[in-house]
Amino acid sequence: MNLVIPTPKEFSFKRTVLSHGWCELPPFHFDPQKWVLSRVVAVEGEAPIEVAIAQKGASIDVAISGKIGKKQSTALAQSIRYMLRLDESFNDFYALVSDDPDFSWIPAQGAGRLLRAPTVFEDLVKMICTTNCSWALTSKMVGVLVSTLGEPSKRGRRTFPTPQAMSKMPERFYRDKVGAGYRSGYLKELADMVASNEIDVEGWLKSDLPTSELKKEIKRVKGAGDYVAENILKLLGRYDGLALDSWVRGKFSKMHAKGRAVTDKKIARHYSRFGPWVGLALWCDMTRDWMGEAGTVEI
DNA sequence: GCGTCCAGGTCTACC
DNA sequence: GGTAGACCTGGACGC
Repeated sequence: MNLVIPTPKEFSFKRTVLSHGWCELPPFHFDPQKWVLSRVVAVEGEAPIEVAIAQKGASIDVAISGKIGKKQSTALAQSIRYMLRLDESFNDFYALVSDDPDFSWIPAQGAGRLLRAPTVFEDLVKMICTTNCSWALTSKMVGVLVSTLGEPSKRGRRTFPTPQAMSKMPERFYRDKVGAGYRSGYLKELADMVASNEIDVEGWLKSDLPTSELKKEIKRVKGAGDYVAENILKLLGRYDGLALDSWVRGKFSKMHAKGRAVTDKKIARHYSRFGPWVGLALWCDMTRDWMGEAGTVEI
């Protein structure tokens, strides 16, 4: 069966899927030939469901493995809207950059939506797995988590593990099997805290805290420093952090400083005119060349 | 094949 | 508040 989900006028499926590296990390799978993003999604009261998401005109077409009830299909559609950020308004951001010659391409291409997982927990675990290592190691860590602790769909593909599933495993598992090294204790502690309701990471989505306070809350999680916290904030819809890492610093240096080393303060100054949208403006600038002006893939 | 060096972000201890 | 060293893995490099 299929679901058809209408999208906002300025929405770009391609820019959203390729907004950052998440589409390459399980349980996401991206087929660049067919332009289909697939994954297994946990839906309450059902076995995990495989979905294949593609653009169809002004809508999103979601092919579902098997049949599901109305209640489940409503929940599934909501989950997909969340991942693709279809309910988030970028009008203020687009208005801010539309007259800027270096940034007016963003509204023109419908860029700015950063793909996210169905849960904050999944995004947070993955973000910790990106720290202080290569992308290959991140892929390996996430791949092992999904393949060993994820719940299988009827076809055998797996979800991202729940906090409870991760909490049941000893720290040794993360060290020996996942290859998480010194991050093992962080992953175990995070899973324990979420599974025991000691921390409500999903609640961050509706938090009334100012961003600076919410950032402190996120940094209470061991393994989450400025980089992790500011990236998670972006996925929560708060873009006033830069989330600088070595790749961004290097890319900024090539794009704006002829390859010379630049300070973080200089990077911050470069985008300061974008105020609360500074982090999104930076990320769009850094990833502008991931696709051509006409929306063709160039990576 | 083996050993060494380095990159990557965060934590802890210390000043 | 700022800084140094440790943490762990994989890739690059030299022998």
